[in-house]
Amino acid sequence: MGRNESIPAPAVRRLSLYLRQLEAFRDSNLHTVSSKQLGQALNITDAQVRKDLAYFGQFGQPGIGYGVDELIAKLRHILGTDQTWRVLLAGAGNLGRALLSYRGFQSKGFEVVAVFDNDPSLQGQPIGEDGPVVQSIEQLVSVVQKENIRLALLAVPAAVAQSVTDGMIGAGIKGILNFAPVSLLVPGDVTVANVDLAVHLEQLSFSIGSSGL
Amino acid sequence: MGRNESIPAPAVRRLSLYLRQLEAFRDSNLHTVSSKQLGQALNITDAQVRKDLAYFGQFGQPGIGYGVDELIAKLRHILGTDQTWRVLLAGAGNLGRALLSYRGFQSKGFEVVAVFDNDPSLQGQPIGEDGPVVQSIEQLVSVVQKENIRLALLAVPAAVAQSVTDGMIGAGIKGILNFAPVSLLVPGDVTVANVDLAVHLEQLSFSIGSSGL
DNA sequence: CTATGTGAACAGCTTCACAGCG
DNA sequence: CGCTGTGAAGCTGTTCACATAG
Repeated sequence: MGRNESIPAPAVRRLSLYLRQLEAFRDSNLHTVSSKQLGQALNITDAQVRKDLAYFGQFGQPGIGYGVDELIAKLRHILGTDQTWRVLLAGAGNLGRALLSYRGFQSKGFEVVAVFDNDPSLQGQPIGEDGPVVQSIEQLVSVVQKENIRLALLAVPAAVAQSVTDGMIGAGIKGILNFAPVSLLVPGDVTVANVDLAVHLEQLSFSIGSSGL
Repeated sequence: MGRNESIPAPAVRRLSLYLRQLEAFRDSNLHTVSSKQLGQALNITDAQVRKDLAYFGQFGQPGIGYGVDELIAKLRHILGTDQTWRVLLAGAGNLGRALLSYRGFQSKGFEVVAVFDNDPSLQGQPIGEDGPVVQSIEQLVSVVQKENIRLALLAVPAAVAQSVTDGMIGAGIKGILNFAPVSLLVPGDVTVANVDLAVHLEQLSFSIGSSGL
């Protein structure tokens, strides 16, 4: 348990956005950036940017701004993505396969090293070109422990999401990116991030519905 | 522009969760539910549940609770999903095709009625069994206006996301579910919801990294 | 003169606690 | 009694404004 009791969750969320924008700036050969520039690109006030960064240290130079490369390295370290995370995927349906073929993971420091699915017709075969071989969910516990995996992508049907979750947590998983449309109940030392298309669409429906016609 | 200046965005987000949980309760033949029951299933305090619902009206009966079917209907109406939204999909790559095959949209009141992609080898062909035929992005403006579409799924590469967005907004799109890893800049009357896997994974990495080892 | 870092003021969201209804 | 609806209190996050450094 951490010494970061007091850091707002929204600030951590924005750190990811800063990192991404800084990488874009770097690719445009920009070497120094101010909180104002960074904020403008992301629709965030400059004060917010400075306060967010200040939670983690003093990275800037008054009168100058922030060194792009330096700040990228600091943010990666803070977020823990200066190492590569070994990740498992539970569920090899349409969504699971789309996730596997998503190139973005690799470059951001996440590697899918194991895939599980209860469908016997998928087991034993690799996904895509040379992806991991699909294993049965019974093997999950031993693989997680042997490979020391702590992060999971959950792309199984809603009906089995909680039970698969329970199994993964028993095996030692500490973070779950949940694509199933259910609210998972987990112990306090496990973190869940939800990607819920229906929820997002309903937000959009609400905000359009009550502004326009 | 609306009379809902004062409704917290987090409350609207939770409305979607309440709706989903209520549908699960209904499927278990439960007809009445208290704020406490609803909250427990979602890890939300009972006071929060009551306050959220109270922003929109008085739906409960003291001493009894809330009628499940009734509340479902009310929430659907509030969220605007008691009608079906006609949605377009921009980008027919891996992710776009996975989105199209996702069954969840239909039942929640969203129907993908048009698909656009700049890759000529995809154009003119239907996606999947009898999905919509892929059209070129040049046709987007006329289709949006003819079909009166106001919601879009954006699943194009990051490099073209902003320019495709600008085109969609010019055509009249008011809500965008953005899967590209960039922060879209849009006018005030357009709403964007971001689904960003890297951001979510970095959150998980951060929270695991700073608690466990 | 420019831009950071930060206490202090402010705003927004959540929790508390209770009056009132069934 | 049980449970809702809601002012008031409490807390968390954001914005302001300025002292300070380059």
